[in-house]
Amino acid sequence: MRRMTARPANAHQARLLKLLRDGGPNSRAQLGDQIDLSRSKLAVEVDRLLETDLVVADGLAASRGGRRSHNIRLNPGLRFLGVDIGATSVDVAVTNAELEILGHLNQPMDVREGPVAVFEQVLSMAAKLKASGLAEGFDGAGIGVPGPVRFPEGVPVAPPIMPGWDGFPVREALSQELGCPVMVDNDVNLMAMGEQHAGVARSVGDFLCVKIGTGIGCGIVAGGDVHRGVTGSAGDIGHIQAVPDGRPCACGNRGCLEAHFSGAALARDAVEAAEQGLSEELASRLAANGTLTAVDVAASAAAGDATALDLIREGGNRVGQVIAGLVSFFNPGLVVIGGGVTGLGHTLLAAIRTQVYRQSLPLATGNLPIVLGELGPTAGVIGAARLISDHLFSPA
Amino acid sequence: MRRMTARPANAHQARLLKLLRDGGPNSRAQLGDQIDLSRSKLAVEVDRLLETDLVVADGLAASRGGRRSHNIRLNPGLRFLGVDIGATSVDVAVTNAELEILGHLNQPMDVREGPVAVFEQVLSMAAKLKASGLAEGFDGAGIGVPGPVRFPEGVPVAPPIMPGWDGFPVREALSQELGCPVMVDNDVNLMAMGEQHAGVARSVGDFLCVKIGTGIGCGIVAGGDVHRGVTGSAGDIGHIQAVPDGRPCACGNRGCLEAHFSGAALARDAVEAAEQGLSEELASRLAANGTLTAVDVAASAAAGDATALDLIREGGNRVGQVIAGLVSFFNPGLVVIGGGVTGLGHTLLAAIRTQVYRQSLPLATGNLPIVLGELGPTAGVIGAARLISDHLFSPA
DNA sequence: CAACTTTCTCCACTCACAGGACAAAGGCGG
DNA sequence: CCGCCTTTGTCCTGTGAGTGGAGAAAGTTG
Repeated sequence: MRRMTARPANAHQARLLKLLRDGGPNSRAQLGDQIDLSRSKLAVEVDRLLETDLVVADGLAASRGGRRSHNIRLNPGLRFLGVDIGATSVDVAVTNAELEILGHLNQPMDVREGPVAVFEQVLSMAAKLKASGLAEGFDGAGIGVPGPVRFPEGVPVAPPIMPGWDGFPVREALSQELGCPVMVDNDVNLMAMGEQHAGVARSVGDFLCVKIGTGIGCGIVAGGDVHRGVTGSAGDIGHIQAVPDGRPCACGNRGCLEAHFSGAALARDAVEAAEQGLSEELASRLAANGTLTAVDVAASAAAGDATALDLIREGGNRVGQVIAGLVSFFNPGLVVIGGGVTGLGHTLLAAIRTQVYRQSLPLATGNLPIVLGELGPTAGVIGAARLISDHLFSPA
Repeated sequence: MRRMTARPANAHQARLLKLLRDGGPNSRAQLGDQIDLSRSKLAVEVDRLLETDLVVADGLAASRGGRRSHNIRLNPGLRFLGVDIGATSVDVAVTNAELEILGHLNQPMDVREGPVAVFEQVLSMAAKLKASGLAEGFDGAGIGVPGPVRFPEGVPVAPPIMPGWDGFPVREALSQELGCPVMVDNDVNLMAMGEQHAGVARSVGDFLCVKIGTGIGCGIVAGGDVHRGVTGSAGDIGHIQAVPDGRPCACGNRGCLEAHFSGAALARDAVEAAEQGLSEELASRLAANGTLTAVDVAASAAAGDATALDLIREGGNRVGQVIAGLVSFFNPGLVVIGGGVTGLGHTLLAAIRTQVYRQSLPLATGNLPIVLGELGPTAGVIGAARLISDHLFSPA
């Protein structure tokens, strides 16, 4: 199936496409207010965009006291695929060109089964979304993986929790299968881009986005752009030492943040606490399910269980200590907390805030909001769609 | 005295000025090789620059097998002033437009005496350099201060070690006195810019520059640009917690990196060790001078004193632990160690490397050089000159 | 001295863009 | 319903940026 493949011919057209994507203006006059071009030049570029299949004009807007304006909008038929591969589950969503989610699927999955099995699942989920009439094909796809990525090539490198993925040509393989351009990034970076595009980080140029799920990572946005580092491993804060001579970590060191607090560590600690008889609430849940997860801890805490609350607080303190260091170093304008453990809610947030506000210098924390992500499980797929749309809406 | 005040009229001219400044090309043909412009357009812009007082043509170069080229160069009469205010001393240097140091003065000083007294000293040093015939006046000045700066306005904010400087209009005051444009920045950022321009960090886009002097700070360069953070306090790593429940720090917390290792902390620990009879070498130096500094520790270590070596190693381990965390977070392509303690040399460097290479993940450290700064005490003033020249060589 | 290089200059042509005139299309008061 | 105002969009011309080629200037080499 033939999809649209046009790209903006110059920076003006790219700018216009992004203005249209990010809401707001939808007529030539309104576009003119937001871009530094004369009306005549603007008209030329809009006309050229209308000749492509990226932009369409449909009908007239209501009058605002004068001649009615033409509605200019991105082609409503454009479809982006956003894929967010986690350690234990995968999200796939279809968006339109404005990055609004038209359909969203989540399925459990084990990333350790390797790229071939995972892609089979992703493609079947994408096919299901297509079959439900949401898309006839995709104009682009963004995909996030839970590990470092060599960004220009779209290839995971040395991913600790993804055996079998090292060097796998994700971008090329998926591009072949889907028949459209694909961009690959770290899942945490995509979460940051999602919150930047449509969440709490709108209009913030420098912020950190800490994702606490099975592991811990941190998206870094500096001057509006994601900082990926020289080998794509920037933001990999899970193995910063949080406790000297602390718990052994899978990476071989001791006391890593991830070994002391993360979805996995929290579940482990909860089981220990239950087995030691510290909490009836946790013990009964353990007996019922045979295992415990972060969700159980959150539910127990919500039910007032002191042990669960302690676990969350202690974990929050650990993360907070590390974040305090990062805040001193990076001096962000906002810290977003997201990922699977956001269910732990304000108990966790309070512990983190306490540590950061106590340990970092007033100049860095004075005006620093620390908030939960707004988009929850959709942040990743929105960020993925944003990634590919940024790519396609840039001059070729 | 009237000085040159022309500025490039467009981005092409700015680009040409920076090419000329950073060495390499010195004829129209060579400039054409490095800039994406047609020969004719290039000639136009060069001619316009020659009409200003920024660029001059003097004589012909030797032939390379054809017509001889005209020598095009920045006006050799341009003079920049670079000022690096430390906690206990101040550096002032004069450079030409290529940022080569023509004259350099260093004097002891106490930043706590406040901006008025310090500026008096800086101005007299500048006058001394002028009097020695190095400059008739200055076309611009860059100045570094040991604390956070609100960069656009050139005003220090909430500087912990600089009482009396908070909100002092450094940029405006100095601009008045010198009669030329002035830019102000944190001293560590200038050191980073110095090493980037003329030191070990040439051609590295993402690196960290850790300055260990009286205090500890870190210059952050991301994508070739200095990252200053939203309030100008980025890189303020001296108050990251390095030791849980460690030594009390002037900031009110405990265990701050700066409280455990810095020029000041090292001197304090050396005195303690000497008084406890742990080292004859240090004790005799203490008896001789009545006090000890980092220089004494360095000399003792060089003489093979085990206690001095231990102090350096332990300090290096502390710094190394913190840097390891920053490396995981930021994933730089290079780490530069500079500042007053570089005299501690390879003992310090070895301790830092050990910690970083052990604690950070292989992907981040695999190809990561950790080196001493190349420029020593001139890094700051070169960075300062670079700062103002970047400013003046940009379109107004 | 002829042939070839390299450097620089000049000129004609194209295209980007601004800005004003003007047309189109509506609202509103009389 | 009519004139007058506002808003939106189109057309046209002038200006300046920029390219590319022709060729002049100034060398080297055989």
